[in-house]
Amino acid sequence: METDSALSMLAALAHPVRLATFRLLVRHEPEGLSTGQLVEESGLTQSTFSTHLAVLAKAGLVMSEKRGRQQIQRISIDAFRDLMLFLAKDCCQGRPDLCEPLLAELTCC
Amino acid sequence: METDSALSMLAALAHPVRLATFRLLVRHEPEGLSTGQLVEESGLTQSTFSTHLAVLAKAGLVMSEKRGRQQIQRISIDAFRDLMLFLAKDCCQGRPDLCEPLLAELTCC
DNA sequence: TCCATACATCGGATTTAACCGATGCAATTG
DNA sequence: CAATTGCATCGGTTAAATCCGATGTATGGA
Repeated sequence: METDSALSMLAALAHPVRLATFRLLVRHEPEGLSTGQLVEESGLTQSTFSTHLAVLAKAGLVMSEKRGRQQIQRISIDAFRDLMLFLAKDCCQGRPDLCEPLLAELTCC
Repeated sequence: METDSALSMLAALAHPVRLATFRLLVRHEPEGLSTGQLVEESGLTQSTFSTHLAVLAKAGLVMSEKRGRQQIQRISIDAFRDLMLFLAKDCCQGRPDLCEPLLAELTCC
């Protein structure tokens, strides 16, 4: 994974509404949620939320599919996994010894 | 870990210079690097870089210690691990099945 | 065909981030 | 004690993000 891609994912998640949206979508795999349902949860205007969703989509963290006149949103677990791997490699390749305690806690969760 | 803390870490890493700085510091554990050395690597002004460093420090990702008149910067591996756990829990607690392939790739790296 | 629904996009106002030069301050050096 | 070094902070400019109301564009239903 390229650095630019990781940067846009990090920026996408670095906003309270977008992070909450992402976490909500994780809990709604694999059915997804419509944009309208997400707007309600967000408490923001429809237009404002739509731009937030576009940020997540552009970063590749969320993908959408049209169903009727609704737009169903789902997370891209592959993109998220790539981001996690990118971050983990900062430890593993830089300092393998630093990575072990991290993995130890991850595997038990 | 609280959401606010994760958000500030994500925002701190969502900048090319700060992400590069973080990754560089990982590779220089546990000795660390002085602010001056990091400024050189960054290619930015000393004052501009200093504010970037402050963002990383405020997020808890970097800690510093005074040595003579230099300020030695080191990553906080604990903070980084907490961030990784926070992100992983989005998958694990939301969808344990989504977490397994992620962990599988992480452990082999 | 006409209207309502679901969502995206445009235009514009406000806030925040990024960047720099200049200055301030503490610690080492001469 | 004076000069220098290493870094933080201030003031100000420019660019980008955030937010909203209004408008555009499909799709489904009456």
